[in-house]
Amino acid sequence: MSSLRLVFAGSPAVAVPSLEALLTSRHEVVTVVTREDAPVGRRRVLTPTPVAAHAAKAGVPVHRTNRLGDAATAHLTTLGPDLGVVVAYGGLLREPLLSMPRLGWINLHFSVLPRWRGAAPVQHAIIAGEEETGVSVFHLVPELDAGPVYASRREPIGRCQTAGALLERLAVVGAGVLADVVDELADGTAVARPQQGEASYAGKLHAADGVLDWTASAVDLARLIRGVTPEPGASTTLDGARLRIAEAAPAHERLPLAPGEVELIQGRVVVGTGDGLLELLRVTPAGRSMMSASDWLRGRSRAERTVLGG
RNA sequence: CGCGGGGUGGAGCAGUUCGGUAGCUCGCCGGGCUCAUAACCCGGAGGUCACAGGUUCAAAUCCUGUCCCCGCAA
Repeated sequence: MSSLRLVFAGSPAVAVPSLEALLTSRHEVVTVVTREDAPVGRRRVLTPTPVAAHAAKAGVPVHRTNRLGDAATAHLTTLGPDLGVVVAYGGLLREPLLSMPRLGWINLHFSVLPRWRGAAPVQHAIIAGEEETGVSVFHLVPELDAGPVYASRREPIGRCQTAGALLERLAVVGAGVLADVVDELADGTAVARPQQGEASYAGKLHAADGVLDWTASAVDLARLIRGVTPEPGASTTLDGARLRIAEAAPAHERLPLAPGEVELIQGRVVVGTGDGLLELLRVTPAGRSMMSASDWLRGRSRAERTVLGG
């Protein structure tokens, strides 16, 4: 039952449950590394990362940097950590920092490796239509998300679950798995196995990835919308303005609608696609708050038929 | 002070340019029609027009300030 001195590196909200799990463990988090305060929102208020805020509240020293280079390495070395833990820090770790702690670094990744290595594993798993994904805790090596795995856990993907909701769940599940691995490393019982199977990659998603192509199938569109929600968000255009689609689902009805053409049937708002109909549930018109699709359509002039995209 | 849109009965909107009795599509309540209906017909309740001040005989509308919401960007 030995206790380890830990360095924790992380930035966004998904890393907070992991930090919290380590703070309440038998180990000591000697410092938290996070990205520098950044201007956020419309008013560009300089804001600490969620991890920084949580660490400060817990009274743990915080080291803010956007580059884990020589300066950061020198600082961390003086702390003499046994193990480094990374959860969504937002930057790459390189040598010599990688092998500075006695036990090296471990990382919590939100997929079952080697599936979906990279920045947006949860989003890509949903977009690909997979029915389950999970979390992995692995030993960091120079190659991206390629190190041997200590532990992983599978988690089903709900039929209507968005990337945001799934990530929130995986953050909690992963924190537990992560804490267990840290205990095992402390006890010397941890075993890491090389990744097996074909690797796939999940690159960071941009706003353009969420622009809907109404000639795609309704099933694929629904998956894409879930996968890019809430970030970067799904959108289409209408009368030159952007319309964000927050929630939608394939509809079973058959109706000869052109791709992007909107129709109201029995109180439900449906759009034609390349294959099947997509029912819109919640939308956010530019300049307006999120609203139900039927509210949105009700407020529109009924003179012209509504066609999305193009 | 990054750019832009918005705040009007319970919901979504029009009306603001050019001040002059509160409008539309729904919802809600009551009644009617129908084998039946998220269909149709009749009636009804419900609004400090975000807030504060100013101009005016008169302000949702014009002027000034404040608060809040959202899209883009970061």
